[in-house]
Amino acid sequence: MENYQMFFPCSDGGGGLSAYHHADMSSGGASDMFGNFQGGDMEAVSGFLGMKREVDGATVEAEGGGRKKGEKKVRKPRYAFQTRSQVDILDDGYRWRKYGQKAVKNNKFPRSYYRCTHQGCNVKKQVQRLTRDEGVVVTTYEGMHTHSIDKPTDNFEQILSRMQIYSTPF
DNA sequence: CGTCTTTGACCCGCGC
DNA sequence: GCGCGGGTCAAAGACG
Repeated sequence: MENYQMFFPCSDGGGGLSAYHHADMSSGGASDMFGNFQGGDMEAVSGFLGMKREVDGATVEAEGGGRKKGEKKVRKPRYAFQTRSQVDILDDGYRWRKYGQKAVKNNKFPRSYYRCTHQGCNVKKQVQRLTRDEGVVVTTYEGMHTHSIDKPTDNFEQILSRMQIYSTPF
């Protein structure tokens, strides 16, 4: 019910999407990947706080091959953006299935892992809430959708949100 | 009855 | 080699 508006750059090709380039999420590290933006500009809380793009080798594995032994570690592009919302579930129109939830070290809130329930569409997303700002939710998209939105009816909110995306100069 | 959440276990890379 | 931390699987339950 909150005026949560969803933004997702994966229209197709992710054309005009400039963001930070951050690539460090290893274990034992600082693990403060999100705190990174925080220190930068955590004041612009309106919808978009920051984005992160991580591109290292876009390889789309389109089957549930699973991780055997010689599975190459493909680094799919990731898009992370923070949203000011009360609820974690930012329904962007796609159907997600939650497949995991783990607690992060620096945050007291757990991180949720979602996956697009579409055959051949291995888009993943993870939602995390910041400890410092409970109202800030970080949504990290991984991969791009290869299908249309599964939502049967488009609410006005969605349409308006999209319009805002393309009309807001920011 | 089908779909999605929940939850613990498992896996894997990496640092020590 | 072991422990840690993060990511995923899969069985069972919840929910419509």
